[in-house]
Amino acid sequence: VRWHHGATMNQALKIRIYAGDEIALGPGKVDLLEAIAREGSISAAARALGMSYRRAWLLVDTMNRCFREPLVEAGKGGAHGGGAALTPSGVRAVARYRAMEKKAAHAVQGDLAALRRGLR
Amino acid sequence: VRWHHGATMNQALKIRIYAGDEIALGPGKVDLLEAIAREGSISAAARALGMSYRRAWLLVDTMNRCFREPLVEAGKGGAHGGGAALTPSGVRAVARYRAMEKKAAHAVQGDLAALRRGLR
DNA sequence: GTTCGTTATATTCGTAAGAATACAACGAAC
DNA sequence: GTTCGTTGTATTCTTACGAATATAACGAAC
Repeated sequence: VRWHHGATMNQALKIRIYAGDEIALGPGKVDLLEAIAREGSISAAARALGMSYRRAWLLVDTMNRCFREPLVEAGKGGAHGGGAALTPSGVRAVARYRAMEKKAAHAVQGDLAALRRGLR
Repeated sequence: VRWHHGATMNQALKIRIYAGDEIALGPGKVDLLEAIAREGSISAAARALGMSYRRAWLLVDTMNRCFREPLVEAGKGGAHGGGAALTPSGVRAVARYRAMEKKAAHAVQGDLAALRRGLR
């Protein structure tokens, strides 16, 4: 795996929401959602995360197909391109996901530290 | 990814312990540890999990190198081959890991259900 | 001392994931 | 109406991962 930069890696706890055999939501997708909200477009988000536009678009596509209501709304054309933004569902999904991460990390911290203490 | 059988898949929560850039412990490795304890050898465990011996051996090697005390002790030769078993450290590691999974799953169940409710 | 299943290791092959690239269509700004 | 940065899509190329295969050394059982 090519680690472009310090994206979501080495995270002890990874949460994934499966829809059949596809991953509807995961660490990379949530990072991407936040980047889209911050940058205002899929391509700018992809650049910011050091990933190819194609990959970013594929991730967005998967999310939008897996959820009943799309998480990202994208428009063609526009001032400097159409851009994209999170829908209310998208905002809620990100918030819930980050909350889960916090709770899980807290629930696990004791054992995790104990296990890590055994590392060389 | 080739899903031989129903190993640890579709688990919403995956916990990994990193040692540098290597994964010292993760869902697959813990499954393997349990299989070794149950089956009495690396190769029997590999067969039981539907994975190649090479892969199983590599996983064991990584674990043993990452931890201060090895998790698996293997002997050459023997009645029908030397076989392998978990060390006390190995047994403890499995127990801690499974405990973490339980606690994390519990901490997260509410938000997880809410997120899943949004799936198509 | 022969057999058997194991550990340990190297080599080859297939495949899937992603990067890179290219390109048409779109639409606001100017 | 030209320009610009998008969205959306297809195509090619690389590369890393694991499966499959082969083989030597080992040691208990018989």
